[in-house]
Amino acid sequence: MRNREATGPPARERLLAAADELFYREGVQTVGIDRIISRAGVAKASLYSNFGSKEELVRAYLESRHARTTERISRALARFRTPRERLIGVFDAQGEQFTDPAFNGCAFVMASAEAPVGGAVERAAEAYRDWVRTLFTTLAGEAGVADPDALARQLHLLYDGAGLSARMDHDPSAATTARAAAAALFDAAPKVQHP
Amino acid sequence: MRNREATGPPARERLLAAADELFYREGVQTVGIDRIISRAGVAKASLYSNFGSKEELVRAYLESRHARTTERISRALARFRTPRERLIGVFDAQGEQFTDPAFNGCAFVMASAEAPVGGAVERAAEAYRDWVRTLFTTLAGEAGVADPDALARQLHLLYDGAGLSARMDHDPSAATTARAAAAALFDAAPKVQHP
DNA sequence: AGTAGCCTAGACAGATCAGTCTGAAAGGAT
DNA sequence: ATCCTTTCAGACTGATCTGTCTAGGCTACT
Repeated sequence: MRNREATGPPARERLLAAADELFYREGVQTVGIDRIISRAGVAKASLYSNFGSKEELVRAYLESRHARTTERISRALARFRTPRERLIGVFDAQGEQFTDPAFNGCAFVMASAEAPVGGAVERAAEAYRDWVRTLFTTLAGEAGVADPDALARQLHLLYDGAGLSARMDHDPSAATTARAAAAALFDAAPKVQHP
Repeated sequence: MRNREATGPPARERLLAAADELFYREGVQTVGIDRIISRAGVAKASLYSNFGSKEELVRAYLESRHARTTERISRALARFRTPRERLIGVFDAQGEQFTDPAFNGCAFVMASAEAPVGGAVERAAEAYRDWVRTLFTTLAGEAGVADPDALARQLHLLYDGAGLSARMDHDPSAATTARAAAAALFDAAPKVQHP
């Protein structure tokens, strides 16, 4: 085995880190293989022995984004006590992302806009969107909403719109706007009769 | 002057039509010059004598999208009588777009995701977003909302989210979801005291 | 008839892209 | 000491991209 303490993380991890930074900042189509390997400090052959193709590297990049985002939101929601706070707290967790100077919109939206239809990017975006939708639906149900799916769809629109506005308008306060709208929608939504 | 009845529209218009179709369906970065001129049936020199560069063609494409969208929405809103119907009717007009089989998301969002920052695409997107925001603000004010800007920001999130969801989830009903949420937000918003 | 203004077809240049391949260096295992 | 795996650096291929240029054709007006 190679001495990893002297040379740092193995090539695969350095490639993923470089891809995460460059793909997210400049786009998966714009950034070429040469930029990635130069940033990662590895040889081109290492990229292709580890990932096989650029599309597979993009897929791995989106998968790591998915895992990190779901973990971050889940951890942030654990702070809240009531179901209502957790439901609305999704937008607080989102807002913390917007203040990151590296924020550049939803990675799945951005990648999807560049990728061809029916590819790995589209499947990764679907998986992420399913997770968000299910999260809102579950939280709405736990908060006693009579039609959790209908409210979840509305909140998902706010979630998407906030991510888009934060990027395109350079306005991190989109999260607080979405949060206020989400609170109003939740409070106006019919609840199940309490036993 | 050239005989336009025999040869059809001049090269500039045919180029814009081809750009509108191909850029919107496949992306401004993916579609190359050769695809455009082949689709338009013109020579490459005609493209560069009319537009000067690809970026300028992209700019003209987005400008025509902007003009058509604003005109379509304005025309659709003229059908409604009350200010409340006009405010919520924006999402009806949006929903009619979603049922178009050629619909592929907001052209400005898609182009912005592919274009470099600080370019003509970003400026075109800003102009369009300003128009949408101003439209919502004006309609909210006419409908007696006490804080028209705050409600307009919320409705803009729904508008963006609906366009995104309609594309990424292949779900045209995002417009009706947004419409219902918009109605709930409007009805819950404080109004100015009526004279 | 002649001229001016668009137009077409396509070669060409220069850059960049994804992906393959060669050859060498370095450390662990046998 | 020798093999084996991983890695490195970079040349190379073939395709594609934007943009320029040449050469000639068609139409309208004078």
